[in-house]
Amino acid sequence: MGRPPCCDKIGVKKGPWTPEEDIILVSYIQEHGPGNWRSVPTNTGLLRCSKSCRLRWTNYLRPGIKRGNFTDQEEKMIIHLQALLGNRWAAIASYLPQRTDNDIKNYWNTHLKKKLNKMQTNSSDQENHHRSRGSNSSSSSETAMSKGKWERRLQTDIHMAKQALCDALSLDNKSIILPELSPSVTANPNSQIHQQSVIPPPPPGPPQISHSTTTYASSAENIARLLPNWINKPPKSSHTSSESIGTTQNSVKEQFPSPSSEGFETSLQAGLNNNSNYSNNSDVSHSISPETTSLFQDESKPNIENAQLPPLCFLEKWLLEDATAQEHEDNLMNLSFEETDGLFD
DNA sequence: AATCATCTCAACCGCGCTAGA
DNA sequence: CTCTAGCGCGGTTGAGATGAT
Repeated sequence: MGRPPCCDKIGVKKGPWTPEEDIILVSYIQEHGPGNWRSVPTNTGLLRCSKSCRLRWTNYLRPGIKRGNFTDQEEKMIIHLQALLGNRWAAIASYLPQRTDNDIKNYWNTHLKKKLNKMQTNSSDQENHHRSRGSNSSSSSETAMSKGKWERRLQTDIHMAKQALCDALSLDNKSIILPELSPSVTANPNSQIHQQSVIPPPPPGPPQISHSTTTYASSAENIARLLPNWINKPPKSSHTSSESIGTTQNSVKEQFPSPSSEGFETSLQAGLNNNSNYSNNSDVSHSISPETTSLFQDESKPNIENAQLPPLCFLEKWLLEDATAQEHEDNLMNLSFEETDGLFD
C-alpha cells in the first residue's frame, strides 16, 4: 500500500502564490486559526494542497517573521548551531525565533556554506604559506590581528548571548520547561513532540530593510497592508485544532512571557499610528498585535524539540559557564579561528 | 543592447513520525 | 496491532533576478 498523495495532482495549482490567494488564506486563518490544514483548501476554495497552504503560512504569512538580510549575530548563531546540530534547520530556527527554517536553510546553502568553504580554503592556504615562511611574516601578523579581532567579536557575542539567556532565565526560573526525558523521547531522537523551551530573544540589530519589496512573494507586509483589520482581530482559536494550540501557547506565554512584550506593544502602537512606518517596516512583528504574535508565533514556529536536549544543555552550558567554557567553545563551534578568520568582516 | 552564466529563494517533493480510529 | 490522516522536516528544484561578457 503506497502512501497516498497529499493532494490530488489534478486541479491543484502550483507555483507562486498570488495576493488574492494570500488574502483568502489569511482570512481563513484569521477566522479559524492555523491548523487543520487538510480542510483549508476545501473550505476556502483555494486550488492548493494543504501542504502548500501550511508552507505559505509558516514561511511567509505568519506574523513575526523577519525577512531580509541576516545580521552578523544571526549569521554567527547559525554557523555555531549548524556545527552543533547539523542540518537540523527546524531546531536551528527555534533559536532564531524570527527566522524560518526554510530561510535559514536557504541562507546556509547559498551564503554561509560558500563563505566557510572559502575561508577554509584561504586559511589552509595561509597556513601552508605561514608554515613555509615562518612566523614573523606579514601574513602571520595579519592573521594574528584578525584573529584577535575575531576573538574580541566572539567574546562580545558570547557575552551578549549569555546576557540574553540570563535575562530570559531570570524572568522566571521556575517557568522554564526543562525537557522531560520521557522514554519515548529519549528512545526517539527524531520525535516531533515540541517542547517549549528557552528561546533566546531576537538578536540585537537594526530593523531589517526588506531586500525584496518589489517582489510580491517575499513581502508578507503586503498582506498586512491588504488586511488592515488583521492586526486588530486576533483569530478565533476555539473551534479548531488551534484550541489546543492556544491553550498550549497561553500556558507557554504565562510560563515564558515575551521578554520585550511591553516595549513591543509601545512600538506596535506607534507603528499602528503611522502607516508609513508600518508599510516601510519589513519586520512584520512590528505590524501585528502582540496577541496575534503570541498566538501564532509559537504555533507554527518549530520549537526546541526534546531531541534537542543535548544541544540545548550544551548551549546553556556553553553560554553560562565562564572560564571552563572556553575549552568547550572551541569544540562546539568546530571552527578554528583560521577557518572563520575574516568571515564577518 | 543582447546573450549567457550564476545566484537567490519560494515552493515542491518525499519521507518519517504521531495520534486516533 | 494495523491502517490512515495529518503534520513537520530536510533535500531539491526551477523561475526570476542579477551580474558578467
